[in-house]
Amino acid sequence: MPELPEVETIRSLLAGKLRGKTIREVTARPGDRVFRDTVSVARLKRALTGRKIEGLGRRGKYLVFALDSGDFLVIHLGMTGVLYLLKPGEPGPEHTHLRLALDKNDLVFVDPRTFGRVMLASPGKLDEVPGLRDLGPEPLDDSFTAEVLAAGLRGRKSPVKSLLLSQKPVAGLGNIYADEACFRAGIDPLRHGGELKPAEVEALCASIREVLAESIACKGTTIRDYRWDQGKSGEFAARLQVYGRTGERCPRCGEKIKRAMLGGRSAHFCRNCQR
DNA sequence: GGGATTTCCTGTTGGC
DNA sequence: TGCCAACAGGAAATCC
Repeated sequence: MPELPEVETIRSLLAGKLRGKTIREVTARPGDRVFRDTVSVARLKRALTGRKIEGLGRRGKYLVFALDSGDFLVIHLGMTGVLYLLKPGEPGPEHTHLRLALDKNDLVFVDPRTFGRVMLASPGKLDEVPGLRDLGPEPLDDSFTAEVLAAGLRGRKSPVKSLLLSQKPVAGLGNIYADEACFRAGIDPLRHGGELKPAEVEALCASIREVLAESIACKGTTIRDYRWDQGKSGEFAARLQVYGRTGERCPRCGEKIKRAMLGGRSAHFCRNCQR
């Protein structure tokens, strides 16, 4: 499931291959769920056909394609979305929702569960795209500090992990890295966000940055669906300390890892190390 | 407005 | 072996 490290891995892999390429043809099915009501296929084709890709950026878990028209193509991979390049004419796999024929190959967006989405933003209006609008700070930017995180948690009664998943105090964390960051910071994910002490917020801020940077260096985490270059797996799965390790021993104290349900999601943590 | 819950979706897994 | 229910989860919608 692509979170910030997986999206960043895909971005850095594709950026060099896409920069300067022209979109010759757009193939998509009108009414496809990945477009929701945000953009019609007709408008997407008008906006993309003949345009040059000037760069591929990322905001949180969103991939942002900058076009020479000033427009932006925005893709969220959801849970099972993948982007990759095919040879021209090579058939796309099942669940291909968007295909961009470029100069020498085709970029395809494949997503079986259709939790992903494809959007379009006009010049200067990237911040108005649903999802990007209320997105918190980038965790790996210098501007993301303990003070900034504290401001996002202040007064909040939701569990700290739920707040992290909301993308508002900070962008880019999903279930895996929210669990891992809480573990590294020694914070019980069920505690109210607003009750964390300054030293705890500082530890959480540092843990978020650390776990994301480490995972990017490992090309992300592959549990099941996520793959990066030509089907390669992300190597961070071997370094997970609590996520998906219910009943196993805590690597720090030996206590059994617990699992709790939090708003319909599973949270993994050590009762002894996380308070 | 905040917080909790539900919904969307399909491939995989576990139980019977 | 085969069927079916449960489960996985990001983000938006809905309810209280």
